[in-house]
Amino acid sequence: MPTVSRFYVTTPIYYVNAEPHLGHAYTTIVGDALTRWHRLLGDEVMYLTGTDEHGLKIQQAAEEAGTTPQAFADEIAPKFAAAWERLDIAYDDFIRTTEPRHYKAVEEILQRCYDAGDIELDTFAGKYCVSCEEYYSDDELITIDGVPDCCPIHRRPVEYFEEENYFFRLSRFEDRLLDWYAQHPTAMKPEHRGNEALGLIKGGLRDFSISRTSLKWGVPLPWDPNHVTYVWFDALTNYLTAVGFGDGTEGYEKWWPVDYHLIGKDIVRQHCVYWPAMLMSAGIDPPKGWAIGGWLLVDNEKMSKTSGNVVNPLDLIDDIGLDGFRYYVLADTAYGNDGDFTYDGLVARYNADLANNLGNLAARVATVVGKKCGGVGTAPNPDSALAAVAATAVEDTTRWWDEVQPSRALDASWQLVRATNAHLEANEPWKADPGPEVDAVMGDALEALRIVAILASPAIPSTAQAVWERIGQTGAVTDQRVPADTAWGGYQPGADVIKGAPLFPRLKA
RNA sequence: GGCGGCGUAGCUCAGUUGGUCAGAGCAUCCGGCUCAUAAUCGGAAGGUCAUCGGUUCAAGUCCGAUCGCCGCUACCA
Repeated sequence: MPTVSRFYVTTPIYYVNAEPHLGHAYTTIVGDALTRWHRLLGDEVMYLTGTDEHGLKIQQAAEEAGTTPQAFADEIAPKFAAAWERLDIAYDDFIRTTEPRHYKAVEEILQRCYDAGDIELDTFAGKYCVSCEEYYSDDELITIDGVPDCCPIHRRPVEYFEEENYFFRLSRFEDRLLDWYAQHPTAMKPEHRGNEALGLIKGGLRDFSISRTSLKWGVPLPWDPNHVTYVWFDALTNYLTAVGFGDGTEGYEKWWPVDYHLIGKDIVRQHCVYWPAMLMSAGIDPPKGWAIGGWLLVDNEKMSKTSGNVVNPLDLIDDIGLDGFRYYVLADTAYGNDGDFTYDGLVARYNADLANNLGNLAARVATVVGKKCGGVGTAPNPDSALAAVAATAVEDTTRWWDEVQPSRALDASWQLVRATNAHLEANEPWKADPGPEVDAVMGDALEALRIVAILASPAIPSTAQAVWERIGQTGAVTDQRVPADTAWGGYQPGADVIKGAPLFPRLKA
């Protein structure tokens, strides 16, 4: 048993051809909450996000903008970092694929795979649109006025090209991948997403090309600088770069293998098939896990520029508050399935769980403590009926975070909120005269709020801290540990309990 | 076409290896309470568990068919 357990989580790195939107925010918030939870568990945490800045599209976008690819990327990348600051994302590193450290790591893994004999020169043949500077597969091409094989964008015939490319021999890894997954059946979560990935492998694997001579904006192959690698060996490798791979030491082994790659369902093939095969070739352990999410739809449609429904998460914060937004995204979507983002849903969830249940509970407790306990926090009853509810809440919350199911984890935590409201109704302390019985009931409520503050802090960090302070606890809620500090009876009485303004003002529908 | 998945109360969904599994939250209705952000608490109503047919002493839970919906089908980050 290691004395310190480590927990390393990544988001995909986001392509800088677009500004941050709700989809990026969704994955990043899930990762943030998950890693905050593990910090509560006492784990040493590494949470990585960043930007993917190479490739043809960036090269082209820069040309259109009359600038260099680097300058173009330099413009966009900070917008992601700034968005994550606004969303209170506690990332530990922000990697950009244009950084020198990343070039070293990409060169290192390429060289290892090349030395292993899994990268070979071959001929790539395909139909190529000169205007797009891209290859198309047959089913992407369209027929126009009887002329077959036309580019769907430029509506003109494509040309047949052959190009010398280096290929990664993915086809050699089918059995090894299946064996590995057979030995690690819970690596991909949720399970049904994992099954889909296994289906991809069983369907047969083809080699894929990893370099282009036409492309300039990327990392040159160490043994053949006329070729530039793209996408796979570039983007995926960031997960190694950030923990020190390629820096000449073996320091990356402190963090590797990564605990979870958080990914969207659209990039399962790359992350769950290509990536572990590349790592195997390079003599590196595959990831311990993948947490595969669905898409966050907007009004039940996929967000896209053309449908004009792109949601900027930062716009919502002004309306609903940072924690309200974070909570909605986490609580209202089953991770792994598509979620549906609607303003009505946001308001409904916010009012029900945050304003009515938690926020109102904090307010009523503060008021009664003010009237019946002199405004000073009292000790809970060690044998309170709420103690068992709290223990169950802690246990279930822990289990669901372990399954990377934030919505269920929060629901489990909220069981304690609901039970505490009911506990007050059952005892009606506002009707009783001040005394030991009222003190105990209010102590129970304060203690429940204390535990809830800890359990909810991964989702609503700033409000959790506010609750913590209002009920008279000192220090930071983030310094608490689960389960030691979520055991019943940890509330420190004797401090002033403050009502304050509503934590979550109720919203009009 | 191929492979895979889904279809459980108005809504969002839970339901391990078949035997209190017919549930939760929200919404609705009724009642209580008034400490609280017109919040809260209790109760009720509501589902032939897509359809049909099998296996079984027993099936949302297994098998087959049908209808409907969806994902993947590969060098795009």
